[in-house]
Amino acid sequence: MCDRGDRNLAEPGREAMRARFAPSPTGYLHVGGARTALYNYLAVHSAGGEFILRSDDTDTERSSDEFQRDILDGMAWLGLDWDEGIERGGPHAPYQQSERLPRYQAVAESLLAQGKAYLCFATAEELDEMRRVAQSEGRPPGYDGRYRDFDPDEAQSRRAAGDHAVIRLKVPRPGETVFADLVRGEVRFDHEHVEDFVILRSNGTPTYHLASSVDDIDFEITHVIRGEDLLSSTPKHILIGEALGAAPIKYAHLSLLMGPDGKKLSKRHGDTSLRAYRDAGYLAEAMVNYLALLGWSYGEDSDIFTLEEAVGRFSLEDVQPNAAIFDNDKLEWMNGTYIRAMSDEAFADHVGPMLASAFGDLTDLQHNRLAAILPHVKERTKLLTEVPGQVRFLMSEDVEYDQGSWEKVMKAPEARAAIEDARHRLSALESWDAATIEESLRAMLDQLQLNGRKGLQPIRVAISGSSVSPPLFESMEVLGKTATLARIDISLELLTAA
RNA sequence: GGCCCCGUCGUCUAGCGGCCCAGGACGCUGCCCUCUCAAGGCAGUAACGCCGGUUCAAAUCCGGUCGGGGCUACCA
Repeated sequence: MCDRGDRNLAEPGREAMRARFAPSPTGYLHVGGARTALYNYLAVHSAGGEFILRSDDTDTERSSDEFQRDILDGMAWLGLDWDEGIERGGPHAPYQQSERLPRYQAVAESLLAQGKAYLCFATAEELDEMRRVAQSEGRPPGYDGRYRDFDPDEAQSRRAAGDHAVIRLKVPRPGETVFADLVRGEVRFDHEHVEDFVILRSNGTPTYHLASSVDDIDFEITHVIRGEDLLSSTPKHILIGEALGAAPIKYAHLSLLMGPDGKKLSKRHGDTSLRAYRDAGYLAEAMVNYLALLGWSYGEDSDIFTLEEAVGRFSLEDVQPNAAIFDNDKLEWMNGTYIRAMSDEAFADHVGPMLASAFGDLTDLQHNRLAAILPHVKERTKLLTEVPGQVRFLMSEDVEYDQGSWEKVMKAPEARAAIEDARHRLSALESWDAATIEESLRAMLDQLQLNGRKGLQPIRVAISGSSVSPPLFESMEVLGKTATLARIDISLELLTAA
């Protein structure tokens, strides 16, 4: 790929990369934002440099502390720590745009004074009319520049007199903005399609374009890595930078994440907040791993890797420009892979909170049973949230028989005989461990000429309440002899009653 | 409508003019293993959107076309 811009990111003598993730706290951190943050992190760490976290909260109406908290928590959960920024400070503090308003105003006024921007008094009605007419005439829509050549002194006095005015950037015309996107190659925009856009609102607050561009310059950002939805706005940002005489910034626009239907991932595809995945029982490591694969490939040797390993191979130029569909099946498979790779202790730690919320404070008995069964449950878990259901039969002295399982298994002709025979043998057992239990039940199968499926499933349902459970012999061992026999008796009574 | 981006199996991707009648992973199907469910093993299914051009040779380069997506605010 020779047309994808400058790839000498780590060239000696070049300054270190400085990239930023600048979410606006107007919503929970969603998986798409998390991926953008991840790619910024990977790019910075693979090239050497600083990762900055900034809050683009100029929209005071929609921004909230709760959302900002959620974003920070999400970043921490994923392990994407930043070198400078919110809650961390740094040489360019504050990193919160709402605290930098005077700076943006000063920049806008200075651009105005230099004649690189101008005051515009057009009303909302005028603007609507402009768009309408332009549309109908098939011309590029947008502001027509009617105040561009208005006399500056007259404009100033008009504003001083109390007329509401916005400040618009004087986009060079004719003109064209061309830049080498790091993942897409050369992109060009004729200024015919870039209107003289607003940089400062009539209420004195900056627009996103101004605030973001000024911060990127002030914070000495070298690489802007963001979603493709901002690709069309890039000429505006470059133009602001040029008007300010700033060093050019490199851009990398990541494709957007799509839902299973091929449409942009959004609430219509369910809860796409990172928090929702965390709550659903996904591991941060699996999430990071999966997200990294959406638009990038680790190599043909493996799909499973750590954040650190990804850093070792990542390069922006290898990022795919095409959109990726978020595939829950693969994420789930990956999560299961990570869970199985965990130590038993780590697994117990991870499911601790959800077991506590499902069963309350644990008794010693419950605790011991969990410690014994969890390693077996771990092997068959894809989502941490499945665990309480898997161990429920060991957490209470009462069994709940699953209707479907009962119908399917206990109605079989050999069920009763198997359970009765098993009861005799088990009650005679002197030691109670999985191996002994298995030996005893195998003898039962032998005796009754039954295969494992037919002869053991009834026992499973009898003691766990379901046709699906952790391994039978181990489950029985953990349950204990007394409780096991009690459950067998209950199932026998139910069989008789029916 | 205008502008911009994108287009390899169902999905994520490898592929940078011959190594490709296209490789890996998830999914799916079948078989094996098996006390259920998982896991594991083996086998299989399945793609270069289309049309032209350049070239001895194209998934790879160019053009067009079709399809998808984004933007088009005094939101970000």
